[in-house]
Amino acid sequence: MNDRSAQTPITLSIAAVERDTGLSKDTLRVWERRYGFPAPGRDAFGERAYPLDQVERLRLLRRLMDAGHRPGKIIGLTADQLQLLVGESSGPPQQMAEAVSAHDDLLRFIDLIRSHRVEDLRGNLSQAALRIGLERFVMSVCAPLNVLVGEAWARGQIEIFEEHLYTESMQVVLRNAISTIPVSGASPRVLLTTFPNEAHGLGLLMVEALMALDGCHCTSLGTQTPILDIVRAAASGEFDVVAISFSASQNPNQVLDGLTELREHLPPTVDLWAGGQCPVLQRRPPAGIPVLVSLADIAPALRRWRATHARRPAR
Amino acid sequence: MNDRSAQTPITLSIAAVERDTGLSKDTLRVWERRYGFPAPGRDAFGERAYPLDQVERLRLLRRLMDAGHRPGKIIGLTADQLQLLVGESSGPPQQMAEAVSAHDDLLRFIDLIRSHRVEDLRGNLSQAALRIGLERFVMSVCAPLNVLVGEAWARGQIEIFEEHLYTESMQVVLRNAISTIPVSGASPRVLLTTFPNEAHGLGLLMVEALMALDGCHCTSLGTQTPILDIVRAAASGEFDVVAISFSASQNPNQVLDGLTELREHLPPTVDLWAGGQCPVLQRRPPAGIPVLVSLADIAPALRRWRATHARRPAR
DNA sequence: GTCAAGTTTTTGTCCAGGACAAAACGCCTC
DNA sequence: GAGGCGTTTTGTCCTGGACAAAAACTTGAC
Repeated sequence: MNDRSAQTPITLSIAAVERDTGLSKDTLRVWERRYGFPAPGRDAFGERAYPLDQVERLRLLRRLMDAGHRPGKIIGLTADQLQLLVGESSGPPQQMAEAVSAHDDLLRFIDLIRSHRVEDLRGNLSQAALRIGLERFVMSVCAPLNVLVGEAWARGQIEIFEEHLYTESMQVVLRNAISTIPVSGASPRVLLTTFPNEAHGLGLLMVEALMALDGCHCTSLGTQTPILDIVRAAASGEFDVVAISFSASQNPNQVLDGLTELREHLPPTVDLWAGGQCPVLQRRPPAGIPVLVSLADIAPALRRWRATHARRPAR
Repeated sequence: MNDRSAQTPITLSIAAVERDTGLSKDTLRVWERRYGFPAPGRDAFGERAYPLDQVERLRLLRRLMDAGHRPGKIIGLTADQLQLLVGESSGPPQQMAEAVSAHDDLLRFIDLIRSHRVEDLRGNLSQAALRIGLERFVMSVCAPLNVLVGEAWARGQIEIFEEHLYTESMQVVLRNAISTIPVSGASPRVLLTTFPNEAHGLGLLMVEALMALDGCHCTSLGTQTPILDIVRAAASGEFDVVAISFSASQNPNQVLDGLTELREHLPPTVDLWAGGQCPVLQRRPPAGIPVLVSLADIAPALRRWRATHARRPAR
């Protein structure tokens, strides 16, 4: 668009499209072969050159697939039909109920995001957390707000970078709040992290907040820890539970393979918990690995763990 | 695969190896063809199955390549020879000089990391930042400590998950410190983020700290923002400079292609600055994009920007 | 109608092996 | 040393085939 001397139709290489859509090169090529979309041109070297509008469409398709749609069904639809689907495929009903009840308050935050008033956003979020308490804040502000923001993006009401602004702000607020929780030596001692492909750190922080409030000794490795490194961390013997967080955009196979691999390599005395909105965890939960579908599952899981391990306390 | 009763030599699929080493499937296959290493076995379906020790070796090779070695030269070496190389290939000399001068203080932190005393580590780091001031803390504690920790890992003195522990702690400390800097409406207004493959958020925070201290209006999108989204953020007209941070482990081609792509799509009035330890940025710096090799380059770059834009202030 | 079991379609990932541009290296001359 | 030029190294892309696992659909028993 800003081509000063024209001649640049602005296309992306297959590597760039993989980077921006999260669809693997293999998938991009096989879709082209099977469905006829995407239909990239070729550059001077015979390599695929994807126009921007196709990349945009691929991102939308990706988002719909995360919401449960299948590529073969939606890849041929018109842009209008896709937009319709976006409206239907909302988050899980129980979360939406919560969201709707507090809808008005939450919309205030959405407005702040859209007007890029980051400082005000942070201030108001922090204030809300102080007013209603961290636990309620996480459950009935943070979680439904995440859903709302995601939907607002899919509807074209906010830009993705505004979603980043929101995520970043919320992370700052949560980190600050967590650091005020007194550190307890209580059990279980929980190791928190995500798999290497998972960049979404917000879920992790929400879990850390709830667990720390419930008296756990939480240690976070941040996002994207290679599985072998999680194993090594657990091998130090300093943890009772390894908790991994997954977002909806995670590749189902990699989630299951990774969890199986991790379970195999972990010491049997260490629990492995999986959590998050990732659909595959609910559809076919892996054997031997408790799945915490919702934030509300955390407290019961902790109670259960403590009941089981009561007779032989950690220290 | 998950038969618990032995029979499991413990191997990883090619996708898992890509995940844990950062080497692409294409690269793994072509190395096997050319150099005979890695030499994975095959599973029941004829697919590659990598033994753990080969994966471990691949990770070390990867680290050495980040330090400037070439695969063909090191792939045939013995484990001992590789360890020798690790000792030699230290960080850039100027940073090492700093590190050595304050070596004794820094070693205290290393000890804390190795003994997993995360709370103490955070406390001591925060204290140090308060005592010597945030700017000096970033320049002469944080930066050299990063180097030391990286080397300690390469020498086998600390585990990678301990490096994660350190990174996470330092990020918490920096975030806290940054949030105490009063927000200024001054210019330039800087947008900070990293490219999608870059998970390393610590460099970003260090830059944010220094820039905020220097009176910039900083907005961070966090790590891993797709390039098209960076473009959209910049298109809002609210930023004068887009600053992207790169770690040494970034793929050189993707760095340069991404920067070129971003520069093409950004409005000409918006500056694009690249920074970080990424070797390719120093070896062949991209045209038209200032490269801030070291943290010390930030202040001069800001001075230069302000001199150029003095006549027409932002507001 | 509901559930279980079996069949078909869909879908993502893997494979082989060829090709090639760009980077890095090494050699030569000044 | 600095710079120009051929050679080697190296990562990425390509095609097109194959196949297992998941999902959707069908059938039949109760």
